[in-house]
Amino acid sequence: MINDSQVVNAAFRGSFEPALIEEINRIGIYQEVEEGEYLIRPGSYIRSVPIILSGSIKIMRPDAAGNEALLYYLSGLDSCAISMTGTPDNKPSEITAIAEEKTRLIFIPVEKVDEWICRFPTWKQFVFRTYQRRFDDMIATIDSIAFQKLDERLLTYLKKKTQSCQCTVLQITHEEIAREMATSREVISRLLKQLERVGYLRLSRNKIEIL
Amino acid sequence: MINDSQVVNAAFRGSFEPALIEEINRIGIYQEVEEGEYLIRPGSYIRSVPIILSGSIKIMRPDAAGNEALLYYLSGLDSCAISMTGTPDNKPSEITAIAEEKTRLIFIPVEKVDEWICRFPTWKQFVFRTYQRRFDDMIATIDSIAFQKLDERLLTYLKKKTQSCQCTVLQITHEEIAREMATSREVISRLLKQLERVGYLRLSRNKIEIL
DNA sequence: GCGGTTCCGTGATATATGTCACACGGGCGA
DNA sequence: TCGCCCGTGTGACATATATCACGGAACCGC
Repeated sequence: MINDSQVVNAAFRGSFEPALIEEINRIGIYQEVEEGEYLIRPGSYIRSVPIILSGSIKIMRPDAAGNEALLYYLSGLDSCAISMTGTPDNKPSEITAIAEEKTRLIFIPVEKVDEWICRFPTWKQFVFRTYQRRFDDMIATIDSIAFQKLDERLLTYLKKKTQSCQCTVLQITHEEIAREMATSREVISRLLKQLERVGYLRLSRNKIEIL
Repeated sequence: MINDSQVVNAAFRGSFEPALIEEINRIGIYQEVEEGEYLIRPGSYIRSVPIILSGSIKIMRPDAAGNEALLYYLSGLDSCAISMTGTPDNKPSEITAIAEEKTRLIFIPVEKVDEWICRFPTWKQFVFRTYQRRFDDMIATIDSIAFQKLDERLLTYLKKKTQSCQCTVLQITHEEIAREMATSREVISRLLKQLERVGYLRLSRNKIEIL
C-alpha cells in the first residue's frame, strides 16, 4: 500500500529540493478525486492551488447561456495557473475544473505558494513554468477556435484527449464533445462519421477508438 | 521638457517602493515607439520585458496562413506576461506586439524581473497582477471567439478599442479590423454599416466615430 | 485636373455550421 | 420480456459567414 507521502516523494524527487518536498508533505493536503468530480465551480473561491500527481483534470470556461469551452488539460506535475492568480482580488473563480479520470493531487494554500517563491528556487521555477505552459495552452486554444474549421478542431481535440489520458480508446459521448467544443451534437456525429469512413477511428456507443 | 527619469518616477510613485523605482531608473531602458511600430515579431527572442508608461500596445497571434487574432491590449502600467515567461526555454516568441499609438515604455532585462521578485514585495505583486490580468484578458478573448456571433464580437472589439485609446473616434480601416478579428473585409463593412443604420456609430473613410 | 491607389458599399453566390424532426437500436430496470 | 431512455445516424432546412466580382468615392502625387 502506498501512502500519501510516498506518492508525493516519488512525484517530486528530481524536480524539487528535499527541504521543499518535506514542506509540501507537511503542509499540502493530499486528495483523490473520482472521474467526473468537480474540483472548482464558477462562483466558488479558490483558497489553495492543486498540483496534479497522477490522472488528469480538464479546465473549462462556461458562458452565461450554458455553453462551455475547453481551455486546457492538466496532468502529471502540472498545476493550474488560474488558481495561483485567481485569488489576489478575492474574486470568485470563473472556470470549472473536472476530473477526467481518477486523479490524485495535493493542495497548497495560496499563501504558501507565495512564500515559497523566495525560499525555494525550484519552486519559483515551477511556478513560472506553470504560467508559461498555461499561456501556451491558452494560445493553442485560441488558435484552434479562431483559425481552424470544425473538422480540424475535432482532430486536434481528439489528439489532445488521447494524449491527456494516454490511451487510444476514449469513453465519451458525442454530446459531451459537442459541449466542450461549444457546438451541437449532430455536427459532431457527422464529423466523427466522416472520420470513421476515412479510417481514422472506429465508433461505437460511448466509445471512440483511434486507429 | 520631461526627461526619462521624471516620467518613470511619476508613473511608478505610489505603486512601487522608492528603492525599486531607483533600481528601475538605473537598469531599465527607456524607449519611445511610434504608432504602427513593431516591438516583437514572431520568431524574435525576448530578452527584456516592457512596462508601458503611456500609450498602448496590441498583442496579436498570427497563424501560418497569414491570419491574425487579437489577444489583448496593454496600456498604462501594464506589462506583457508572455514576455515574462516566454524566455525560460529560450523559445522564440510566437506573438506580435505593435504600438497602437505613440507609446512610451521601459524595458527591464528578464534576469532582473526574476531577481527583483524576492527583493521587492511590490514588484512581486506587480508581476502576479500582470499574470492575472493577462489571463483574464485571454479568457475574455476566448469567450468572445467561442460564444459570440460576429456582430457581437465586433461590438466588444470596438468597445475595447475605444477603452484602450481613450477616445470615441477610431482611426482605422475595415480591412484592419477584419484582420484582427480573423475574418474578411466585406463582412466587417456590412456589419459596420448595420451598426451605423442603428445609430451606434458614424462611418467615414479611415474613421469610425462611436456615438 | 488627371491617373492611380486605397478604401468602402453591395449584390450574388458558395460553404460551413446550427437547428429541427425523426428513426433506429441497445441496454436496463420493472 | 416489455417498454423506455439514451446515444446515435441522417435528411431537410435555416442561418451565418466567406468569397467573388464589381463600381464608386475619397485621397494623393504630379
